[in-house]
Amino acid sequence: MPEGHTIHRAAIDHHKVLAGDKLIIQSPQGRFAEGSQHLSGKLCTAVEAFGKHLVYRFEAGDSLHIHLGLFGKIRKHKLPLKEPRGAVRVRLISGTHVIDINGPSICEVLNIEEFTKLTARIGPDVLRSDANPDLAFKKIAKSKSSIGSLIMNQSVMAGIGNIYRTEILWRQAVHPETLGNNIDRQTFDRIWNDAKDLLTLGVKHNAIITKRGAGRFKSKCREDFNIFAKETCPDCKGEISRFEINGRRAFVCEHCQPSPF
DNA sequence: TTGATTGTTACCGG
DNA sequence: TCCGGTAACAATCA
Repeated sequence: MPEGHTIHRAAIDHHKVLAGDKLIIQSPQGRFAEGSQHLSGKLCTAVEAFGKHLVYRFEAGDSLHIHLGLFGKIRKHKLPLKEPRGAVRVRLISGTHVIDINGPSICEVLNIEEFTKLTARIGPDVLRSDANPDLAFKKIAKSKSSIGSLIMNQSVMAGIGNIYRTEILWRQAVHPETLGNNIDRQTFDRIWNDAKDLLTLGVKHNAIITKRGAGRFKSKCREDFNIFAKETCPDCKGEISRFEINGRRAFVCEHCQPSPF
């Protein structure tokens, strides 16, 4: 089941039930969880996301830092406790709820200095109200690498993954191999705003929804894409080209997203 | 058993 | 410094 980064964001809402409570922390298969025991029983003061990084903040400045990577999953249920499913690395238990975190690529305790360092290396997050898109545009405008590479570079702007990259650039008729220094402010703004809209929708439905008009229909929010992993373009019916950007698969409609070269 | 995957980082070379 | 390529790691499913 495709989940991607969106679940991190959905997780923020789900996890709000934990903030303001003292959490019991267990690690059923805890090879990642060294140190998390020392947070057990402490007050969780806030749950926040920075791009795809999820942070539970605790009293006294420490926090639990989670990144789900490609394979991680989060499940929430109400008490009573159920058997862990699969590779549950960390289990967070509040007075009312249980959250299981399966297979994260990062699961570590950060002190306040490390937390500051983490947030400093993450670019502006399209879903955060405190994000400053100017910072992203400045980096893009002086970069010689491609826009396809740049918008998925989490230190340039945070939140976009491989599916959203393909889909947003198609929606905005931008060829992924266009160089950053050839992207004007207006084009950047369209990309930023589309990312914001799509990720907001994704969080709402806990699914990656990128087709125009989708998501307005409450019941029908199965994931479906325009050109990602597709053979033909839904607009011009032309063939979709496949290639790679930074080792990740990429898709483009050469007709609707004219080549910059 | 093998391969593929919605992510990231470290390291190396140009 | 910047940028691309490669390997490594994570878990699950077909």
